[in-house]
Amino acid sequence: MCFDEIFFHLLENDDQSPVGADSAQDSRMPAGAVQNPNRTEPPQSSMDAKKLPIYHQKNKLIQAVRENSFLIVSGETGSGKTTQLPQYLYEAGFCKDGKIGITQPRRVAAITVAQRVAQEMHCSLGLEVGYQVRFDDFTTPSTVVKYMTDGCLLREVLADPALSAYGVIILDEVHERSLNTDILLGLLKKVFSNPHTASKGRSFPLKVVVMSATMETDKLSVFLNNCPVFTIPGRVYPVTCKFGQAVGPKDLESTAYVKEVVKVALNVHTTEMAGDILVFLTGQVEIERACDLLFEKAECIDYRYDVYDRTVEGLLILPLYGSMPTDQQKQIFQPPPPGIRKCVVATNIAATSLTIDGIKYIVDSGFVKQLNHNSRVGLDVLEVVPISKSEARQRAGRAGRTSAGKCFRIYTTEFWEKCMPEYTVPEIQRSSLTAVILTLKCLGIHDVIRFPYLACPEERFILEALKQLYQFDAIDRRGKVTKLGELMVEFPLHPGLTRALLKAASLGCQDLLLPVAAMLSVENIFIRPGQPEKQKEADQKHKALVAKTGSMNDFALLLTVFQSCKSSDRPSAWCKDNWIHWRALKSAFSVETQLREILLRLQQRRDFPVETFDGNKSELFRQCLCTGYFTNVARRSVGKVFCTMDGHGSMVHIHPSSSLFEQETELNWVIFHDVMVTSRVYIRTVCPIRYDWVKDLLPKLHEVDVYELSSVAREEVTDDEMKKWETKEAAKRQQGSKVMKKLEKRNNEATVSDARARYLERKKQRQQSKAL
DNA sequence: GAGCACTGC
Repeated sequence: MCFDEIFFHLLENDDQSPVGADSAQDSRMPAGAVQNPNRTEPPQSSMDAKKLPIYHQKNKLIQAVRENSFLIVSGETGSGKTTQLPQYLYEAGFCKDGKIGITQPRRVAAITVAQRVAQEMHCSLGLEVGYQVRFDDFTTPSTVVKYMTDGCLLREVLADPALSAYGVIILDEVHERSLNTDILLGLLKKVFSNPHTASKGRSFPLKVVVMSATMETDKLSVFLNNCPVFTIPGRVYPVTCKFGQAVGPKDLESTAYVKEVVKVALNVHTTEMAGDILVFLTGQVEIERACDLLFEKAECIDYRYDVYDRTVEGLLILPLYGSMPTDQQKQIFQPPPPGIRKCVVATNIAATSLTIDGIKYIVDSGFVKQLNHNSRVGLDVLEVVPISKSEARQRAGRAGRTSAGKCFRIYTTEFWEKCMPEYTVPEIQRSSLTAVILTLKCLGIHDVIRFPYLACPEERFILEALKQLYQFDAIDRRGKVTKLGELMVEFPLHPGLTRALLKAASLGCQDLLLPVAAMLSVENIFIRPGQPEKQKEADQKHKALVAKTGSMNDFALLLTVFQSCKSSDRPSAWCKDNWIHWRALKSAFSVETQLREILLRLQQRRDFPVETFDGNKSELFRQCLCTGYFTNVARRSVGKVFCTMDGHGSMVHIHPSSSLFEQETELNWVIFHDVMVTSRVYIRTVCPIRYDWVKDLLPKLHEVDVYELSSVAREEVTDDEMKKWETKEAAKRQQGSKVMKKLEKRNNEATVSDARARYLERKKQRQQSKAL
């Protein structure tokens, strides 16, 4: 390895890898993030910095920032843009008037890059160079170069729309198209590319630099009023890609690719030179199955005859996914013993969030699990979909970070052409926009439909968000933010949950809701292992917790878990004993503290609502939940089948993990936190309610016509028009309850006929199997 | 009678 290569090797983790976070950082690491314990980053000398591709462009780059209020910098990973550009601007005196703020989509990146730059600038972290991420603010008044997550900057915009503390804003990794980065981009364009609004609240102009790797920079430039594009050459090793024969367009619906992936990985192992393998699959279950298969097959290899490279004497198979225990994840980074080839079978987590050294071969399944919002049924659905071509290129690129590599795609070129889109659909076009729209409204952006989105979400997504905000009393019928809405926007939670929390706070019972809100905004806390025996044990422990709760209510169960663990002497041991994710619960504790602080701050405001309530505690708790979840009400139709009352009338089942699953009582009305679509449509985290509690709220679900909302959303409405609209609305509200009754009836009929159809189907099947 | 990719405030 020549000097240049060694040097290059050191540089290669400038962008995303969680390198350099020392172990003291551990407690602050996000759930699911892993550090690489084997890589310590030496401080980079100024000589090294001069070797970066970006160095040769230094003066031109500074000049370009000086001359333009908007600038696009395009450069591949390894060009040094993330670490160097802020330093250049600092040296050139750009922080004279304000800070340089650099956003990242991921917290690990924000933290590690800040550490790295502090080293390079020879200052302690938090002085000139600092970072801010949720739960972790490493800045001081003397911080002038500030790395942060995009979400953090969005929060800052809410407090100070003119961003008066900043001289330069750099949006990094724009090509990843994270929801927050897209919104920030639109905001910066709207406010700072218009001379009338750009200077409002500021004494000097703001510089905006947008950094992107592979995105179509032409499109980006047009979006930013034809601003100039500055291109920096990158340095990556070549990766040769081979297509397979296994997955073609007709395999879109099936999931038979696990076997093929295993076959290809084994083939690489036996026919290719030494070097580690990284396999991309979609989820935990698949990964475990693939690992089992691989292990089974690898045991049969005779290393005297079967392997092409005689230095290879074994295969080490390692699974990798986000919810895996952290110590197990750390194994991934250990170099394999001499003569052993490492094969990591991972989810998409290995595509951007962490980097594994020594990967020379990629096996790409061509699929990814993606959360998509379906506005037709108003649900978020987690589904397996083909990756985009750009994503496939990124996966391949993981083999070319330290030397030339090879990528084996199990799908055909036909699949590539016909099934894989050029780019991944941006997050903003496949997310529920309720929280985002509220943020925009609070920033005074009334016309949320004609907001300059880099990629426009479908109009019905926006309308659906407006409708929900109206239902939660966050906006009024004119689309203006209410006092309640202004309170709601402060919380980093789903608006429905915030609504329930604020109701509880106004009744003085926030202690019941705060832990629940926290628990619902972290990953699933109940562990259910794969082995049947352990599964039984876990189920029993969880049932004991239900018994301790004293009522069949999944929300209350969350409260029990939270409180029991918190009051335990040894919380982590308590979790282990009760099959609860300690890591997830720990982050729930942090979230609860943060929510409590926000609430306290707001309660000091004079306009914080105060109400009274007489009734018992369990009812109080559930009624608070109803104010936030009346959009998620379901009524029992037949047996264990419920139907939603949101107008879609979807048939749903209580998920077997719910404490209500085995319940055979008379409960007929429930609210639920979320929906999961697998073999059936399941509702999870369920709570029984009384119809009385939602009776007055339900008509609201049918009162608003989204298309009329759209006209209100578009423009300021005159008083005259508003009056007309309000008269119409009043009539509709009356109709609301009629619609409800009709819906109930229709749902009921649908359910019965549906159930009957399935009964007949089963009967037919039974007869057929008998005949056989 | 069962399975949640990954981020983020």
